[in-house]
Amino acid sequence: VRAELTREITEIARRQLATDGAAGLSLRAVAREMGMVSSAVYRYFSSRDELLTALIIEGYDAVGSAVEQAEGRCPRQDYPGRWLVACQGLRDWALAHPHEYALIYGSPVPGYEAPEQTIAPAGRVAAVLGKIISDAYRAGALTGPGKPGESGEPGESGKPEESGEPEQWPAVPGSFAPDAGRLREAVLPGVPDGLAARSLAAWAAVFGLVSFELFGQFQNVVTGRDEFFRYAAASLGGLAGLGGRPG
Amino acid sequence: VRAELTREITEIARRQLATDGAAGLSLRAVAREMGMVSSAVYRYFSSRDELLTALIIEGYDAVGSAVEQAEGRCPRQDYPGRWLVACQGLRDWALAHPHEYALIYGSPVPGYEAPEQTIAPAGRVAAVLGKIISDAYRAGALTGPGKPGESGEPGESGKPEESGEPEQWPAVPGSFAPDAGRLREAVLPGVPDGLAARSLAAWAAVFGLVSFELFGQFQNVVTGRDEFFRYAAASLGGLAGLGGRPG
DNA sequence: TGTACATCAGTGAACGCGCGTTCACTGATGTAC
DNA sequence: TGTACATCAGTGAACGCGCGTTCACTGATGTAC
Repeated sequence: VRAELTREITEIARRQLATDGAAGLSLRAVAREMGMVSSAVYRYFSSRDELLTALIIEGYDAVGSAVEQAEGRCPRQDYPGRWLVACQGLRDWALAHPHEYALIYGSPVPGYEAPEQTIAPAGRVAAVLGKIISDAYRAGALTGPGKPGESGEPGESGKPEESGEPEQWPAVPGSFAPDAGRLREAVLPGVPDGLAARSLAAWAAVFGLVSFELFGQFQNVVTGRDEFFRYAAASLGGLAGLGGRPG
Repeated sequence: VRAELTREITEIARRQLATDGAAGLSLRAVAREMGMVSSAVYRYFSSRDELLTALIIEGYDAVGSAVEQAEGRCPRQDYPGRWLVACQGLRDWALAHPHEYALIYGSPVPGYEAPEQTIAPAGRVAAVLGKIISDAYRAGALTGPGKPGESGEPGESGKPEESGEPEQWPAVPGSFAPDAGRLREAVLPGVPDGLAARSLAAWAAVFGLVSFELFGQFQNVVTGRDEFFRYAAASLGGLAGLGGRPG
């Protein structure tokens, strides 16, 4: 019973998010819609921030599972395809839940400090994209520089792993080495530093595409949004060596 | 006198943006800090939204001129260098003015509808980045496919201009043709459709990098932020054929 | 089976706060004759 | 030079609204003996 009511509160809060944005989320409004008196909500959430935190965690989980499901529908060996459908899963979810997307990937809510609880679910999308790249890398399926075995042990140092090839990418900065190490442990097992850096860039870049579209920067600029996103996401996959053609 | 007071009001409002965010911007608070009574502000701005609009326009102008100035300090023929310093100019401005950045490139302010006045200044950054690419293209300085003259008249149709080369990029969707036409008229004179699409993607991607950093998604992920951004921005430039090495 | 008690979800009133916007007004400045 | 008038920046009070949070409380439910 208690769990059910808690669920109902967050459900209503999520709906209000869609009309007023995160800054306008109000415990009193939620209580009103629940048919409760405002103080009763404090039985379930001890403050407005706690409710916000719950919404953020739910948001990360929702987008994470949407991306996981989309990506799961693609043959395991079609790495560019997996990248593309994962990106499309992200975009589709964002278009369907713009305010939840804004809550977790948009400007921070002023005065709200995200607690540590939100860190773990935030990693689910990154985990999916990372696994695609490291799977492809270990299968030797990446195009361009950075194939495994070509140049020493991957990822043990910051030295550029592209050394045998014509330099397609700039040299990865040495200061990225510890970050690359952490990424390898978390989401990009086995990939070398440069590829890790470009994967991270591609990851952020895909969110840039989605944010631009969602936040209105493509108004009067891009008309065929689905097709453009497909093209752009596939091109960004090329950054991480996933240079296949879409479709 | 009137102009001076108007300037002072927006100045104070801009400062308040930095502490409370766009949603918390309040005419009364501005008036308080001006030492005026709240209704007096209505002599200068007929509503809160009008003040917001002024701030948005100022923000676009500020970031636009910051990027223009940064880019102007680079030799005209060093196209990858111009791209990189333009991106760095954007990032530096964003780090120095995070709330103004969030106001114009972050989640939309709920209940606020951007009027047409804001469209023109919004294009300044895009104009700088676009000019770099089209300059480089016309000088034949782009790496990879898409050099001028290699395959027919650039940009007259949606057919893939890469046809003679090994296919590095996916085929640009035909639905992008009208968008590419508009981009050529505005910021990318002369470039073919595919390059226009990748340039647009790179543009959005760079903002993705900046937004991720600013909105906290790189916390506990990237430590050497300056160096990583340099690497990532340079790599993204590669999307548009600006494949030079940074530095 | 029946009574005493504890638990706890939800109530209702209140605190103190802030907001955007309107409106009749004061009073200084500048202009016209 | 002096008076009458218009302009308009800024005042002060008010309207009606919403917010987060606290607190003493009611009253139903379930448990222990």
